[in-house]
Amino acid sequence: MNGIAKRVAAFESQLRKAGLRMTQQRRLILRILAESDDHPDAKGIFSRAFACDPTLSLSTVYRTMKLLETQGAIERHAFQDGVSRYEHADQDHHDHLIDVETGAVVEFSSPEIEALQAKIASELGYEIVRHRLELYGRKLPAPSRRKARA
Amino acid sequence: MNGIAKRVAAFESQLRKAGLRMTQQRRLILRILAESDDHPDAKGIFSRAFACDPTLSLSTVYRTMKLLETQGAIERHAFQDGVSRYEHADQDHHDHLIDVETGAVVEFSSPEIEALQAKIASELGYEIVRHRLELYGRKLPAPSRRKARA
DNA sequence: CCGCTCTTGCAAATGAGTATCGATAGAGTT
DNA sequence: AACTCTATCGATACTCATTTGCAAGAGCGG
Repeated sequence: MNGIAKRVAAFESQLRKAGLRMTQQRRLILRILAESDDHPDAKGIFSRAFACDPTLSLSTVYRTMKLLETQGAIERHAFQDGVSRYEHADQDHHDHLIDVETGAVVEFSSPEIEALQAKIASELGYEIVRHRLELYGRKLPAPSRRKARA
Repeated sequence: MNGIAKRVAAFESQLRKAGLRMTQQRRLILRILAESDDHPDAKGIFSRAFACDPTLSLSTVYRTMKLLETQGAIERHAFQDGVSRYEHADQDHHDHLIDVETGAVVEFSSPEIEALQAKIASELGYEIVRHRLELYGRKLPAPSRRKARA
């Protein structure tokens, strides 16, 4: 009991206010998302949810993701593999480092970079609406730790 | 002699080495790209090239873009409008600021940000292979640089 | 000029995501 | 619990960028 039930409840009241309904499908997808700490795509969410409810359709996942996004409950990212990936939005702003070999996603944040971005934009006569910063990297051999039998 | 013919020639010898052919279509597309200082998508390149050679097909543009990309002659960018946009690669590294209202693309570069990226990556145990930094902004009304407070 | 095979144009195929539509099921009311 | 209203669902058709299969065509070394 965790943030999960809390998030679902918060979203439920948010929906109510908008005259929308909290359906079984939305509850399920929301739970899947809240339980995920990676960045699944629509298919990934679908297959996890399908395991719980085999009547669920992929359309509903897409619809729900769009709804959740416009409600600000999740964030959508389009990394360079082309598909949209999602994560719940109730956390601090951060950017992503994607392991080019495994596809693993590491989150990080850098106030210094943010500040530089704002400075650059204003020098060019713009104010930033949003930004996208993705680092694609390869894991370095651990420098301080000896591998057992390298 | 402009860089254009030079680039085409350089690419031609690069192809030769790979056992590939310098066809009319490739020559044309390459010239279009070299002459462009914006970031056209496949359709845009196609329509510019089609004006010179109405027998050209869109498939060929896509195929050629892929070839040019793997040969390192161009760079492909996927901004948030969904389509792939291209630019020739024989220039300094830079990032992009996209005007959210007009779609205009402004190029900029920031060694400070690059340095911070490298630092962050190495702290996370990674070396950067490539990165993607896009600022989405709105043009500020006042071109003056007076700051009320700061 | 020959011929090998890389390339092309066309059309059909993919694949992510969206729209349509009849059927279903939330949720307030009684 | 029954009733009603309509948001939502599942299935399916569709869009749009990009890719691919294939037969005809064109580089280029000889």
